[in-house]
Amino acid sequence: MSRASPPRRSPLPPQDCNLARAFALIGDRWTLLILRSALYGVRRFDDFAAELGAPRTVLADRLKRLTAAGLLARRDYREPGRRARPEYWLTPKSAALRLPFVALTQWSDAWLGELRPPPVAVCSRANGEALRVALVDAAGREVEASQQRLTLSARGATGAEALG
Amino acid sequence: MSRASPPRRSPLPPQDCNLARAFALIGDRWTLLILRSALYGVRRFDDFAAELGAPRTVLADRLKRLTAAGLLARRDYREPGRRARPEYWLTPKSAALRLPFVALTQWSDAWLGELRPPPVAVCSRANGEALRVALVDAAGREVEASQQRLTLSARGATGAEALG
DNA sequence: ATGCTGAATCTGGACAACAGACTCAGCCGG
DNA sequence: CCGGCTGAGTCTGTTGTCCAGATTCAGCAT
Repeated sequence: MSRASPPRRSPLPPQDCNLARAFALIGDRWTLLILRSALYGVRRFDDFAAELGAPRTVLADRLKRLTAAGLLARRDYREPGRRARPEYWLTPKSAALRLPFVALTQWSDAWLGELRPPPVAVCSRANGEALRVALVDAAGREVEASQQRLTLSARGATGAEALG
Repeated sequence: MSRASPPRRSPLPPQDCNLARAFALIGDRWTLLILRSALYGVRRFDDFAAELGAPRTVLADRLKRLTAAGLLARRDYREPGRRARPEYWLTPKSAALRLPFVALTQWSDAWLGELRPPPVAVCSRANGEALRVALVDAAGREVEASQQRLTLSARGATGAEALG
């Protein structure tokens, strides 16, 4: 119990970590880019291919995986006078990735954007002001970083000052 | 101006997208896992290796890249009676990744966690309640999804109902 | 000297990415 | 009925990256 040196391991090993599981599922360059485009409304094989420049083999593979994982739903469409072809739609599961993606977008605008104004922003419909990602309590009020604390639920540990 | 078929491309092509740039920088399985561990306080080569099981070649390469990109800072430490060795510390740039990572953690707890309670949570220091990631206005009040809108700054376009 | 330890690099084989051409299904016009 | 068109893939050979295990290397210790 002596607070000797700081912990040299994560409080939560990667095997038990849902975040690490998420990385295994979507933490791949093309998969991330596909999801980005899908969240922006792209749905067709050739549109993904044209927009991303991904090799068609890789694209086919990733769409298959994402569909199997429940992150994309295959659904036929039909242009008039054409045969039916598949589209890949967002599912509730992948639609819920919007918030993490917006958070990372704001990070990249701030740290990779070379001080240019962000090309896209999420704004309030009411008054048009730009919104930002933050941690809020149950009532929807922002809680500042200094008032946050990391808590482990199982295995008794508590209050590591980690993830920050 | 006819609202014919929905747009078949992203409003922001990947080449101009900071998010896509972020994927190129950190959108790799090991890089993401390294950053996860780093945010949890891991700092040494062998600790990363032991925790992640990553091949040492890959680990050396990723630490080099992350250092070059300003996401990790190399700094020597010295255990008593040992020679100096490098540690890899978070920088302000990578510390700012905390929020996107928390957002993705909450997504993965919700959608990959098989209904078990989340193993870690960010809580309020004041009353211990769990916090969640949300979009807030300048005053720190949550703005609900229905009141959000996506805005493109350049090239005149506006209000695509995208990223959701 | 010799060993130890943490931080890497080296090596050969397995695996995945890539570009480009090809296949395939179905709807069309003649 | 035939050949062409289109979108969505698959096939192919090459090139690159990953990986595990062994090896190197620096400096402190006995």
